[in-house]
Amino acid sequence: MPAKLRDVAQKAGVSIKTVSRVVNNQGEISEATRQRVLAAIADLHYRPSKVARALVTQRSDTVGLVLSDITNPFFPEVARGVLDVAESCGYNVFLCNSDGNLERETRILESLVDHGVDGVIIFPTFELEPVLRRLAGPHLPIVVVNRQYDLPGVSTVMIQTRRGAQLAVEHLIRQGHTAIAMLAGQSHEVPQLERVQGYRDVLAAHGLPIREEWIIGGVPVRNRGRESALALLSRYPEITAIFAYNDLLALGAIEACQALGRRVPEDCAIIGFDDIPLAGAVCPPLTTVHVHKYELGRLAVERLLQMLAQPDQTFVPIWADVELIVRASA
Amino acid sequence: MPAKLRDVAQKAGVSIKTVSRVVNNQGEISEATRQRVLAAIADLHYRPSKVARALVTQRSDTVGLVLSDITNPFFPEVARGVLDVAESCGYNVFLCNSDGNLERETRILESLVDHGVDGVIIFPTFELEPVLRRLAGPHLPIVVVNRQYDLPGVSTVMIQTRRGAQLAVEHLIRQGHTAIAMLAGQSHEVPQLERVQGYRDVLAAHGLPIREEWIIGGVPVRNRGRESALALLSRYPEITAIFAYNDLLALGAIEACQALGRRVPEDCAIIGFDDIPLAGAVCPPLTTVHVHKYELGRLAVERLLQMLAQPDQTFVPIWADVELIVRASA
DNA sequence: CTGAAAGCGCTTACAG
DNA sequence: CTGAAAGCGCTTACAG
Repeated sequence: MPAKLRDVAQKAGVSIKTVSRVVNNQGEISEATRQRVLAAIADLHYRPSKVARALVTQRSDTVGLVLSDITNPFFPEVARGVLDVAESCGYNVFLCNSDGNLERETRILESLVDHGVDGVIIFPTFELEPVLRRLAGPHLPIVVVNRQYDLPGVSTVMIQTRRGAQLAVEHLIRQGHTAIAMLAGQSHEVPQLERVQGYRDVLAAHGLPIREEWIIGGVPVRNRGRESALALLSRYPEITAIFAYNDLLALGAIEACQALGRRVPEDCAIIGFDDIPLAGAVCPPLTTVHVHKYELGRLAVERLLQMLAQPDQTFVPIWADVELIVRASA
Repeated sequence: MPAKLRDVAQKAGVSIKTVSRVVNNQGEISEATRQRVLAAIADLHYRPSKVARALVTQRSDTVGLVLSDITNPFFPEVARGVLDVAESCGYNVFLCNSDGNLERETRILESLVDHGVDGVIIFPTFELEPVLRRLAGPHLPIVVVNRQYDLPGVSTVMIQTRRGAQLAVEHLIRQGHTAIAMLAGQSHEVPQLERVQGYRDVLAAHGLPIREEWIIGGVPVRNRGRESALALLSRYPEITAIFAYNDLLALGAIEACQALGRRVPEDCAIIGFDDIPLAGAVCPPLTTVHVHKYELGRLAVERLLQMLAQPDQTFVPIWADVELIVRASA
């Protein structure tokens, strides 16, 4: 049975309030009684209960991290970033997988507030405005990644997606490519649209025609990338480069080239997005747009912590950096 | 300001105890007042505070998951397994990275009990006996993965490591190899020793000599695998197969072969352990011992939940299955 | 079938 | 510099 404040107080011969004061080192306390209390705490291995404290202070020193799937190679590093700084600031974090399912996102968010988290970081996959409007606020700051909501209590961290897409396509053009297709991914959410827009921007800027048949959507998984690239390359053999929505699609495209006997990058250059751990390990190693994932996680918690410290302030979006990594595939 | 029990009681015109009863549906309640209470709950969007409840019941509906590093490709799937079943049973989980550091493991465990978790699952990297002896017990069940402690309140889930090693080496021998080296990994903890032991077992069983110079240790990372394999293969060109402690080392060994102009598997077969996502994606795709990671996570929480349900019972270790996946490298 | 009281382990004003 | 009282939002015996 763990020791409580009362046990410590009794042992030290003081009131519980005095013990509380030395634990939270607040208020003036005579050095003598302080030492006495400290000794009692050590003797009893006393550790204050965060749940009792949370009930009165309304601060639990916990935050929630909601992402679609920790198994998606994009997320472990992000999670590491948030966990590291959260821990160093005395917070513990609940990890939750939403599977990009609005109903689950909502349920998770509610369970998180039931548990009294101080704030949450979420990578949303859907339109969260109603939920955020209901849940977020001065009592529950929420930082949303890659989507902007102008709502009280919500702040955002954005990835420079469009710029990443531009870097990728510019690289291709610099290599002399003019027939560049895009594996565009699936949803019509901002991050997806931004990549396609970056692609269009750059083609237009270089006076290259935009061929809608060369922009092909689909679930961003490897097999789908393979199929899409196969279809594209068979139908339009003049294509010499492919920019993919993410690395998984790009990997599929490499397989498609191999199946068609097209060398990468000589016959068809391929470029991905995200720079997941796999990207550098396949052959040919993938040229891709690197997202600083650890940094992204770090930025997100830091922002959350700021919101916690200054509940009434509003914050401008943070933009997380992006970088082209040239390896062998393009 | 969220609604409390008292608000609901007031609105429904009953005592808080009655509301509590319908919330936890315990005790007999007349259907009429039940409906009235339910209506008030819905009106007010009432959600019971888990922290208040935790203070009295000593159950927080949270558990801790402590692993060395979520960024290690072995862990995301494990985490997914525990998160999925935990969530389906109404638990939220704290994720913590220990970095295989005893001091951090201890600190994390303590912070977890401060937060009032109902139990924890830990992948230890060190000798945890003193800590477990102090912390674990009927009040705090702990399931330990891959290490056995015969302590009250601790239960274990083991991976069939030795069997996995045996499967790997037997496969090699079946392919006609007799000169088989081992990249043995680093620590001298059980999981490492078991792999080496499996390797020795099989060689001995087939009357093959065990050459200690062919068993070479080192941090289980890719670069180190490359270096070790390079050294091994240069010094002992008669080696025709390498069994690696884990996939990362195996990947490094493949690189070494490429550097030496040895074809894999023709000139040197290579086999790994774990079957991380990378394993199937490199070339040549890695033959390896698959650990059912999601399943492992699932088994661990299920065991924890059992311990929670039956605090005084003792449980025998669970053995998580392992399977040889033959791809191209061996 | 329903309620009043006590208490979970702390902190927050308020006194002295 | 130190303490007694009230209360955070619930549940647990105990009555009726």
